[in-house]
Amino acid sequence: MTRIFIVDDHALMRDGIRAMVEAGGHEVVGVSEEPNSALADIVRLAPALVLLDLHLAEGRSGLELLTEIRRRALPVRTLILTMSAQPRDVATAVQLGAAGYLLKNSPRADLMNAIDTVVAGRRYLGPEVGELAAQALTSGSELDLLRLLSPRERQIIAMVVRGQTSTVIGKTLHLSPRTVDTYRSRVMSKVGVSDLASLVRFAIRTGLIDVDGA
Amino acid sequence: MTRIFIVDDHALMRDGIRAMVEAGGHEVVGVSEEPNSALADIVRLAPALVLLDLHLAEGRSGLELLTEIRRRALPVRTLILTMSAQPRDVATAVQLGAAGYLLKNSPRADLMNAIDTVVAGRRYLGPEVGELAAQALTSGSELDLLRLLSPRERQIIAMVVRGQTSTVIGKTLHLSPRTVDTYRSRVMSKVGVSDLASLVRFAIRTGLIDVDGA
DNA sequence: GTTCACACGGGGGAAAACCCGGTCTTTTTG
DNA sequence: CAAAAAGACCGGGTTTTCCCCCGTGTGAAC
Repeated sequence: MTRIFIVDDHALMRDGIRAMVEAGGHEVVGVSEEPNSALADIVRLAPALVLLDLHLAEGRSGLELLTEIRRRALPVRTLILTMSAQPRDVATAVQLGAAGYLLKNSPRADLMNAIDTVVAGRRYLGPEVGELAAQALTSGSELDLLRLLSPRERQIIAMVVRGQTSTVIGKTLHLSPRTVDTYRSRVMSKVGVSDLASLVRFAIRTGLIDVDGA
Repeated sequence: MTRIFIVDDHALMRDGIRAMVEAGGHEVVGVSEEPNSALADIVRLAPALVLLDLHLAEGRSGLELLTEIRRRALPVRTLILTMSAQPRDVATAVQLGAAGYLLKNSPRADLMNAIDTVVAGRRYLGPEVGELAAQALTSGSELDLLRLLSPRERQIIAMVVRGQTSTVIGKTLHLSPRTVDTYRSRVMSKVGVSDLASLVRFAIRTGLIDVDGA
């Protein structure tokens, strides 16, 4: 009988998960659809386990909640339950202290298994997730490269690969266009590309932006 | 009391939807997680309504099932229930005869509303979906834009978005760099972008190249 | 047979990217 | 503490992109 808190922005999915874990003999002490109120509820209700979707509404990421949980060292285990099959998400979540990672299209038995394993203090990665983690390690060079950039560099390069010119970026950031140029050049040298097109593809691969520019 | 068939590759989501529609007084006559067996079941069970997710496992698309249903003129209504907020998906689904389109993060009441509306023979588009449909109409299909380019334009632009400069492209194609410039400009104007970064993202979205540059 | 549309090839010039260099400050480290 | 490393910021000069213009050939429309 585990006290569980669910964070997911899909009402139907919340119902499905709730039905599953209650049928499995656990107690759902609360649900939330966005990270802000979720954090307060988790502190107040003190669940033993949080089931967390990574991609929440309005660009809010479950990773923020994960970061807060870790920063405050809350005595709660976290199990990521998401559709995302991005190696980058797996890597980031695990590094932020997630105890488990399961895809939403997993069979019912896997979820119960994952809950038991995680609550018992061990780590649980879904069958397909191991492969994703492996990818994150092999192509991990790229994710490390992204982490190797300073926040300022990531911020500016995100604007660059969305198509903004140095002049425009400089204006919104109160910088000389030349400074923006320098950031672009240095980042390209850091990540090992030598043209804008390759930089855009790098940004998409690592999740800095997506193909729609968001 | 409507006979409903559910096609969704997420076990948890199937449970959630099933609980919802049964609580709403309908009957779930069957579920399926992939289009192939689903079609046979739908013919056999003759539901009045199919709830269909577009993005199924293994690259199988709910659009294939939708196509089959339409081709055979099966006496069943279809309601798309998906996470996809892509204008292209909305447009394609509606053109393939979907009677309704609802996002999975819609409130419970909307789902019941959509079911009633669709079964009554009318069309139902979720609140956010209307906006998506409008986008699909105004921006048109990006794939059409790609087809609108001449072979030569596609060839050259594929090299451009891989990061090659006009000089290099001109050398391999025995053209003046200026001519390559002209192709780049003309294509950008045709597809409606005004910078290289956006052109690269367009090329990736339409499949001209992939994120790895291949 | 002329007009119209369009793929194709190119030029000139303004703008941007790109590569070299630098100063100043903060953080890390021996 | 002092040295070193890393980050934020900027300028000059070259290359490339980007946007306006131009003409040719081809094929379909009237």
